[in-house]
Amino acid sequence: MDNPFIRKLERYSPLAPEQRTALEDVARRQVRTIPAREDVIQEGDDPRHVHIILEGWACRYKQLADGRRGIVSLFLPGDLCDPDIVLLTRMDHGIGTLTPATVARVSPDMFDDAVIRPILTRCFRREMLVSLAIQREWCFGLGQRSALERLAHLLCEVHSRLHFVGRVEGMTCDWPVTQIDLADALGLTSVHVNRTLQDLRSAGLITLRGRQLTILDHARLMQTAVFDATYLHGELEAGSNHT
Amino acid sequence: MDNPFIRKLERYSPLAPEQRTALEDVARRQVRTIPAREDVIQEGDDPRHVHIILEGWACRYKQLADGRRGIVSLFLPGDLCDPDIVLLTRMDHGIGTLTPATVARVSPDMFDDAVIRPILTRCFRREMLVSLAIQREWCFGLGQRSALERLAHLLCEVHSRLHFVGRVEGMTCDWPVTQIDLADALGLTSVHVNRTLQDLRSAGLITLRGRQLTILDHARLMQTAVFDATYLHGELEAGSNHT
DNA sequence: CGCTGGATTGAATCCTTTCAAGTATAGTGG
DNA sequence: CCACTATACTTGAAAGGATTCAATCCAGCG
Repeated sequence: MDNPFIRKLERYSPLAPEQRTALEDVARRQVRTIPAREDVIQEGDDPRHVHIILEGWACRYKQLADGRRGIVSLFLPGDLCDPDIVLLTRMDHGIGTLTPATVARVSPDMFDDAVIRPILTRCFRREMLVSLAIQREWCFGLGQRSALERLAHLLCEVHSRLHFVGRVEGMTCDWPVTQIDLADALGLTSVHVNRTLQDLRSAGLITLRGRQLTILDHARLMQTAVFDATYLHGELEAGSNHT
Repeated sequence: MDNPFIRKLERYSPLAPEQRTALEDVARRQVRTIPAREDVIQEGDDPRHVHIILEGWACRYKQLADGRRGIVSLFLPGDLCDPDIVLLTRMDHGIGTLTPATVARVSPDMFDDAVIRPILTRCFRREMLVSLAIQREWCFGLGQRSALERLAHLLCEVHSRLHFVGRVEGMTCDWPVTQIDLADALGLTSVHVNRTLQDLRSAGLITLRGRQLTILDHARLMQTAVFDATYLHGELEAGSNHT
């Protein structure tokens, strides 16, 4: 079975079979299948587990009493939900699925056990740094980018991240997110997301139908997004065994 | 000398004299004084050090080729600039001072040495979690909050954070940030920041003159900001020796 | 086949920006 | 001590991007 989580970590550093097995063990425990639009962890919970998304999309969100919701991060297959969050006594945000998802729930002890191997420690820290960088980039974009740039930027980002875990065919990938969710992630209304999406389509940059996204003109899409992939730190390490 | 960095860590867990000394040693090395509006680390640099802000304010920012700048985090006295950043080979953002600042530059090895003590490890991880939570809150606010809420929210946040390190007198604290910087942090123009600031003033919520902020009506300011301090995880731990 | 949630479209409104100019404040040098 | 400069702050008017409100369309589903 192709495990996007391991695949992603291997990008950072080649893993010995022993290490890969350890990770597979971790990711095989307590695998749950969760329907779409359901919470993995709720705001206010006392977090007790580390979660790994094996399949499907999820998000981290915050909500105000008046109903406003903001999606502050997106979790794609292979993503890790806050290894360190268990130190807090009260979740300041929720984690919910956007699509049906299969999620591994790992106890902190077991997770720490796996991570203690020096090479894995390094992989995990890098993985965490990348997710931090993504968070900063979102912050920047929400403050400085126009709606069009923001949308195009997210498309570029997700495409890249899916590429890292082998979930891209040619220039096509899944896009299961509704325009409403997209709006909450981009700080826009769904109406405006819709219109902006159409701008991208009519400019011949993308195709988006039936939950599938195709990037027709990657160069121009990156250009309109002012997308610079540096922050994803996707360049493979020297000495990696990948091509 | 009052060290805001140690003071903050002590909030998480009482420290033995031995540990405090270790921290003081770390924070005494390579202390530099940096003028206002100067880079501590530049975008594109290969990061070689961990920085601790001992005095003054700084920020993490990103910039686009066309000149747009976004401030994605604020560093106050006692704040740590990315303990883990040294793992990356290329900064995807810059760190610059907003005021004259004194900064301790710590080598990763020395830092790891200090952190290895179990209690300190815990403090540092909590500290990191809090800074993550702040980043998420910024993300949320930029997407969902109005200009007025955003501004009020930042005032509340900074006031709280300064309070944690003993830099608040009554309801008054330093506010050395120009409206231009504020605009870059809030995703607004300085013109609009100015007007929004005046709204807060004329509503009798704050006073802001001569680089000093006074909160006149904390309850109402938090209310207009829809501020919920949970995310700062400021509640002291059970068993703490503080009052 | 009617229902439901998502996608789409139109028109009016509004918050924020843009452009432009004027005022204040602080530091410098003569 | 006062021009002189630079930077920050303030104010006004107009333009614009995004929202709001409202309807319609569409596809999947029981």
